[in-house]
Amino acid sequence: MQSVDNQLHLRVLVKHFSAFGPLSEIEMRLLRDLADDARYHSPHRDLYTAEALLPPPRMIVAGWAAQYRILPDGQRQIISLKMPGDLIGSATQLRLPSACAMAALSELETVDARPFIGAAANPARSSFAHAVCVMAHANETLLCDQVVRLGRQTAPSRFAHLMLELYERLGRVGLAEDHRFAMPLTQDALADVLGFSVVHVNRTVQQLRRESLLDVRNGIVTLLSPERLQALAGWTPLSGRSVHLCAR
Amino acid sequence: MQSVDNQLHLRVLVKHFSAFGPLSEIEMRLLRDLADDARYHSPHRDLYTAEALLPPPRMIVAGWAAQYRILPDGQRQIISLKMPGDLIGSATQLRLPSACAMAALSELETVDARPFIGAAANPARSSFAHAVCVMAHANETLLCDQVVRLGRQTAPSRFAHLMLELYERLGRVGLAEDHRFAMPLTQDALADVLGFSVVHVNRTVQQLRRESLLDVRNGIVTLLSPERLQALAGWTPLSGRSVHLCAR
DNA sequence: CGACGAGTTGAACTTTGTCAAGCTTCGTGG
DNA sequence: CCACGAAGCTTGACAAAGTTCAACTCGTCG
Repeated sequence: MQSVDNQLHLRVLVKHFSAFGPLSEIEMRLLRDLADDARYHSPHRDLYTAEALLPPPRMIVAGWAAQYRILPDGQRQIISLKMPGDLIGSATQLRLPSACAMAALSELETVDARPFIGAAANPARSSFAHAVCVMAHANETLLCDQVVRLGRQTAPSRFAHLMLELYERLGRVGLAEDHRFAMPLTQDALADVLGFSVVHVNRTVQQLRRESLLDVRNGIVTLLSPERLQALAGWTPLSGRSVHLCAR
Repeated sequence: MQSVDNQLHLRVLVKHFSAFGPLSEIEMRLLRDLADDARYHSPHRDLYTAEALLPPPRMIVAGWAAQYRILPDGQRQIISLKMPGDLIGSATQLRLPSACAMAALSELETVDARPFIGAAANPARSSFAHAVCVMAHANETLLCDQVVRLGRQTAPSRFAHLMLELYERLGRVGLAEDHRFAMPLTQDALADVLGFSVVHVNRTVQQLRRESLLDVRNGIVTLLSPERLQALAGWTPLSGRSVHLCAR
């Protein structure tokens, strides 16, 4: 069973990285090695807290996590969702304070990403170096999107926008197709991502369902009318703001 | 007159960077050279747009700018405010797509930051290398704060939180003290930062004034009761989440 | 069976946005 | 020197969006 999982993990990693350029034999081997020592985290468990320093980098190979903050009154705001292919923890050599906590939202598996970050410093591993820069930039872009959603979009647009983002991100690692994907989030977690109350998340889902825009059921999201969703959300695909193939 | 300004600019730069470690003679000279070719941007003018690639890095030496996005319906959301000491544009060698536009909010002066970014790559310029990492990280932390404000804070807390952030950031470059600072923003711009309507910004300011928490008048913000403001905002000073002095 | 977590619903309430008008300040041109 | 207009700030009345509270459903797992 362990070995079956490894195959899955490796496929995610390879799919993710080959988007940045062809992988050399050495790079492939490095990915294979990474996939071999996955660590398991159970749902609701913190990978690190907001008080500590950022831990060394790890990469998610299965499951979802959330970067979040707890306010003094106990409310939670999820800053960003992390999924397979995403890096968590410190991406530099410096040990900086973390400012946010990171929790597993589902069953989660991660691998040590230090070898990968290290290899990226080596000019011969150009795909990796490129990937690290692009991933950091994509990360920042996603944060901007989150700010725009929270600051200026109404409930239905906001929800639609997030679903389109998730579909695109998951698609890039082969975890979404045919306008469907698995989303292991409770409405409670969605509320904390979107800045809503749980009740309002529920009502928003109902509304979108009623209008045949999308369906969320048993942890499966189906985009029923991608075009109308995109119009509603004011969506620009990340590929439009092309993250890949940047001349240096 | 130009030379007087240069002195001012230089003071900002030096104050900013000496927080990261002692500056060598060479580093001082580099800063002095930077301060010498400031470029001027008039208010409301875009430094770059959301469609283009990120331009090479520049550093603000006077005035404020905003990283923002325009939605299809014409609304604007300001993602982050930039002020003296802040870098804008691409911080890496890669030319990545920008995803957001950048506009001057006031009279603005910037200097070419490429020499600085270049020097940071040189291990002998350790203060600079350190500064680049720390600044990137501070930037990300500020984005998280913005997400939390927009997602989970009510109008008065949100406003208070932003004012405390601005006070702290400006203080670090010597542009705020005695709980006062100059804020060259219209209520319109504030609305776009905070995700409010202009009217609501106005009402919120009134309310905070009425409760003797803070005063905004003629572009000067006065924190009348920092303690109560901090309680209201659920504020944790950045220095608490210490950005400085990180062991590697 | 019972308990628990997650989803759903209605009703009352609060917060925030919209619209429309009036105000102040300041610079410009007659 | 004054009239004018533009930009920014302020206010009230109303409408819309979102929250809270409390109850109820449903399926799962012990």
